[in-house]
Amino acid sequence: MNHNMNINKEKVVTRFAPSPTGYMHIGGVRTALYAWAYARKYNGTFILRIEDTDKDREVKGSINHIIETLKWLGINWDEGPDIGGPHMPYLQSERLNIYKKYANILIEKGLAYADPYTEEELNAFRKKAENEKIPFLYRNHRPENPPDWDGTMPLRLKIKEIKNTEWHDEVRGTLKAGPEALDDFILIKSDGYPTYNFAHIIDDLEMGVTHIMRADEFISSVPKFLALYDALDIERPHMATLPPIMALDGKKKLGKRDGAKDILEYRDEGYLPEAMINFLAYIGWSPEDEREILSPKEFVEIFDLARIHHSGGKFNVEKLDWINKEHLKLLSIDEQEKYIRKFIPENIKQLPGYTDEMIKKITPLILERISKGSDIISMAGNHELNYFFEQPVYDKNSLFFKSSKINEANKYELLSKYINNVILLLNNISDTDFTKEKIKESIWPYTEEIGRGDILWPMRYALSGLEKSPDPFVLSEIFGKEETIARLNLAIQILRK
RNA sequence: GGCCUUAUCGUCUAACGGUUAGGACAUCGGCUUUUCAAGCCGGUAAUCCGGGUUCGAUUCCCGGUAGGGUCACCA
Repeated sequence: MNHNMNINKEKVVTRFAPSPTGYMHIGGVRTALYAWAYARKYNGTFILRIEDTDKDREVKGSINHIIETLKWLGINWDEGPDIGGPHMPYLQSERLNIYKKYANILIEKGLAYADPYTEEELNAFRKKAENEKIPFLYRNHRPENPPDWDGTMPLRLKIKEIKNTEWHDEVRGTLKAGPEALDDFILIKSDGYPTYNFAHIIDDLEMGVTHIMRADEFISSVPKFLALYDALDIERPHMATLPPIMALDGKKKLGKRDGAKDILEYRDEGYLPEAMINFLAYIGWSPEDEREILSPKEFVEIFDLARIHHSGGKFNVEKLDWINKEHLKLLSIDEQEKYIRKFIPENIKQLPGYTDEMIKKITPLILERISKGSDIISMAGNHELNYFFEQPVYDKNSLFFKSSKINEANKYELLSKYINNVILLLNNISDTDFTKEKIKESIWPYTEEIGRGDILWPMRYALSGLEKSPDPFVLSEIFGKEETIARLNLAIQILRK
């Protein structure tokens, strides 16, 4: 058989293997995204596997939360704990017999042995190394005649050759490590569960994983992994190291302690999943061209391991906000309406003026006022949306333009006269012609005559009750002739009170 | 402390020895203008430092410096 052909035909299998220790933050999601994108690009298989071998750190409900997060983002898997697959089960805690099988192979080969030390003894060794300012290495204390492994003690891999290690990384190229990176690490803990170091290698082998993507904190463990592949005499998968994601303030790697948020919080604040994907894709990878906005589909098409960055990037919310806005613009009208509806709070939905027709009309207006992802939430919270659905409440002095020249004693009367004249002009427009262009056309000469501020400010304020809002022509068209005139008439009533 | 790894505008980045070092976000200015947005146009702003290799270094090599990682019965 042609060897090269065989390599080219290799089916890509990637996996995302989180531990159920809580919510998912930026870093974890990005790892999932790249592994998923790579599998999808090459029509491969993407596996979701849960690494629940640390019972102490496990957080109840995490698995569902992880699944919910991935589903929101549109990162779908072909095999996983919820849907099963040819390599079931996909929870490591249910695969203990598999790990034991491989552990026994290693014991038989003389490449694994029981660790007889107590916690205190081990800590003393560690302390001593620390005081001497040398790295702690268990193999310096390797017991001469270890007892038979009965499952109550940890099982360690016996590193047979202490040497420099060199390997190929799909992103970083040639990586190397000194001999102190090699140590007799624990395969199976005294509680019977395997360590990550052992379990992931066995599972990747069993599940046929071809490409492993993980963050760079694992680089220093790779020599140990390679020693285990060799001990088991199995083929190494391709490895791709992902750059770290740093917190924006400070230089530390972004973690939950640094305020890395649950990704689902972004969903709840109004960020779109495709914006999140776009944003995450660009922390740690960039395309050949200068495109900034990509759909998930486009991302999958052009994603490439070779263009993953070497150095870490910072999480920059301002960029995410911009990307989110760009994706909001790309939505169809229907999707935009759906988005607006989703974030309008229940109390507003109860208002008499809340209709499908009104939502349709105001959607573009609201969208252009959103700059941050969470703006839709704060606009609703600040009552900046209510006036579309109900007559605003305000005080008569608010109707005066800040730099208005109306100072006369009869200023209320004067202003109500202006507004009344506006009403007269509006009445001349037929119902079917009541567009913002026509409205502007008919009122404009009058605003020139009196002063724009003194006509347009009160008009806009009467319609919206807000200092900042869309212009009065746009609002008039949205409300329609009848409602517009009603609101202006109410302003006159208020002025005359 | 050992080992590993990284280094371009404030931020995310492009450049695979030869560019006026490009783009995006942010910022600043202008246009528009009835407020707020949006939109359009434009500006400021970067190769960590020091050696080498080369006709020529952001790019290759070495050394420093700085950041990050790791040295768990966590992943």
